[in-house]
Amino acid sequence: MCKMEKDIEKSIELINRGAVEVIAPDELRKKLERAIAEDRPLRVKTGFDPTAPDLHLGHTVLIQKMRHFQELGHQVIFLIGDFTGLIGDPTGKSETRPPLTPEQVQENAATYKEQIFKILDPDKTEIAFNSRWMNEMVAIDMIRLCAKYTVARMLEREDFKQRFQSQRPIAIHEFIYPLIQGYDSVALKADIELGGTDQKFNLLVGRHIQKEYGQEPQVVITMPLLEGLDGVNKMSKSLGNYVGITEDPDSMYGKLMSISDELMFRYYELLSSLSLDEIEELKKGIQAGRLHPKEVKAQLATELVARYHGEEAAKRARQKFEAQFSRGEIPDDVPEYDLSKEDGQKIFLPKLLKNAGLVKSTSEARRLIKQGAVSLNGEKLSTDEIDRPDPGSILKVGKRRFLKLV
RNA sequence: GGAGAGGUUCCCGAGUGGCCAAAGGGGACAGACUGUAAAUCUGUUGGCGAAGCCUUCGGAGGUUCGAAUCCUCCCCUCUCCA
Repeated sequence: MCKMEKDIEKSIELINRGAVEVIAPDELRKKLERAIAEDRPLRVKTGFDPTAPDLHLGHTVLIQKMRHFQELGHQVIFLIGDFTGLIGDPTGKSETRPPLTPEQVQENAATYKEQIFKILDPDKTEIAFNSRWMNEMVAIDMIRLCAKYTVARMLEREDFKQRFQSQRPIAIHEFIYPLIQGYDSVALKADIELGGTDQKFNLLVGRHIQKEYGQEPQVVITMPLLEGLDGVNKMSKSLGNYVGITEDPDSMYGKLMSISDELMFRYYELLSSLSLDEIEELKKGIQAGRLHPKEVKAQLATELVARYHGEEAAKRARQKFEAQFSRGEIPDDVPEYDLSKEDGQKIFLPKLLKNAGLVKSTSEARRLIKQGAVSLNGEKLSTDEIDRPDPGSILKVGKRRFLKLV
């Protein structure tokens, strides 16, 4: 086990990297000093939603920061908010989630572990569930907790404020979530809590609640929210603009190559291990025409794929990508389709494409054919009926759907 | 408890008896241009061996030659008053 980093300045530099805000920097310094003096690692808490165990690159911004703390020798706590998950959150449009069963929570936790330990050191990670203390809380304690905060202060939170002003509903339990999150910090005796910028209010409530319970308030560190592949919305599974960390190397690489140049630098800053100076160099290189943006993007994609799948896999993904999209070659793992399923000298193409699963319906196939998106051995097809192709022929739909006829 | 607004295709949103498989926008997909980038332009965007037919406008019935549009009941969402 590695020892705690003794150089405070070095610690602070690493902690600050990429962070949007540290509240309050002097408290952080004090905590670090004391940690070293007493040889007592800081307890760094980060909360996660128990319903979405499919982590994507957006989550890794936060997890990387947790890792930084581990590297500095501190204790990281991965808190799974299973208690709130058991209630479900009926806010807004999202349909009321069915409450999770304890088994599901366990399952999700296992999935989390599998994923986070690609980044975190299991030996230095404590996994906690807030149901442990929340299930025991009785009504009187809950009400006492509620008494520690005021409605006016609650309404300071941006989304509450907006909803209140525009006369949209706010359910009472929504006020309670930040309080529970704050109480989690009390229960865990957190020195530091990490979260996305959207969590700032909740994290600050934690400071207040800790004080109310006679604890020293936690230092709050907010991290930026990573934009999704569209470059506009934050990365999220429901928007489909994400790169999952368990995705296979090829699709991971491909998705990263499809982002815009602008977004590429955002990803560099938030995800890569390059220093800010090195990133600046890349930018300059592109501006001066010394570097091709595509090349720089390939570097990023390679680095990230390697992080989750290893160097070898990253290299292969890159080669495959180059072959398929830059040189227009046919990938080697094309699904096959047995032509003997079709009789006759004439083949009805829409049906074949549908049966092979390349399109959802014959209607879609017809449209694609009309649009010139379907080709056989490189020749565009324009009719629905085609002569029976030779075995070994390659059928291509769009840029990335292939089929080998056998 | 009382009064009102609304539920439309992936999303937002128009449509208030036939011209509606349903305007417009977003997204998505495809083509051109490329670096599978962005931007731009063009097209497509329910299903079906398809100039025709079938299924869609919260749900179930009804009126009508004909219903997303009218009527009845039900379900759901939201607002205001208390």
